[in-house]
Amino acid sequence: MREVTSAGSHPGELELVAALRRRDESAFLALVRRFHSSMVRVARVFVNSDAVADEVVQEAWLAVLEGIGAFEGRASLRSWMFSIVANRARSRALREARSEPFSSFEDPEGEPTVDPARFNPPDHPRWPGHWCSPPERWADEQLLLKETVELTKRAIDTLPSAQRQVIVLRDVEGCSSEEVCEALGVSGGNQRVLLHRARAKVRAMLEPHLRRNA
DNA sequence: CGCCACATATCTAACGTTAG
DNA sequence: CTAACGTTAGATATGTGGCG
Repeated sequence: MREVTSAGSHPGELELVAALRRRDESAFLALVRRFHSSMVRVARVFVNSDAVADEVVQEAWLAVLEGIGAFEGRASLRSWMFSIVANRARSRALREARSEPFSSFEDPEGEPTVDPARFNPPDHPRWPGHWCSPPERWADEQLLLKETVELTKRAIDTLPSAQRQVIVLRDVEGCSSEEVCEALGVSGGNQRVLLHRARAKVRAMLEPHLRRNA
């Protein structure tokens, strides 16, 4: 952990924290609306079902309300909230692993909560894997994109968990490296290595598909 | 069971590139 | 130039399967 010079730099963050501290319901609801789905995806990195991820995030929101008084602003509010989610999801995952060791290694329906075509491709210049506006393209190109993204998702699922966590947080959630280090408790260097390995493996797994459709 | 060889994962320490 | 980032190489740790 290091000094965060830009703590509270997001415009209005101090006001937001103050509002949360005086239990301003509308401020809290706005916060939930803005971050809930993102936090579920972060939680989903650790636990193996959407339902559990949802529970974890519900708990995390309560923890945010309880802990907001103790929030020191060392990191951004977003980072702080994400680390709460990550910590809770991690301990929940450990608990789940103890009680049902082999449970949902694969999820039967496998239907993503969000259409994967809504993400940018991994080589997007600014926000690889992040949200994109629905592209208006020809149908076959759209289909190819959809297949590619689906393949990417499956490739990510096969990665070792540390690599999977890093690549999801960085490339899907668009978290900064600092946020990822904090959430996962890894060093910056290691985080970069994990990210690089994860990307390399995904690339390798995708290569035949991309070559076929080149 | 212990021991060994092998594969894979993880980590640190470099180096190269690039934006500010 | 410097700081941040991606990449690579090499060392170490951990997991796995065969063998006596």
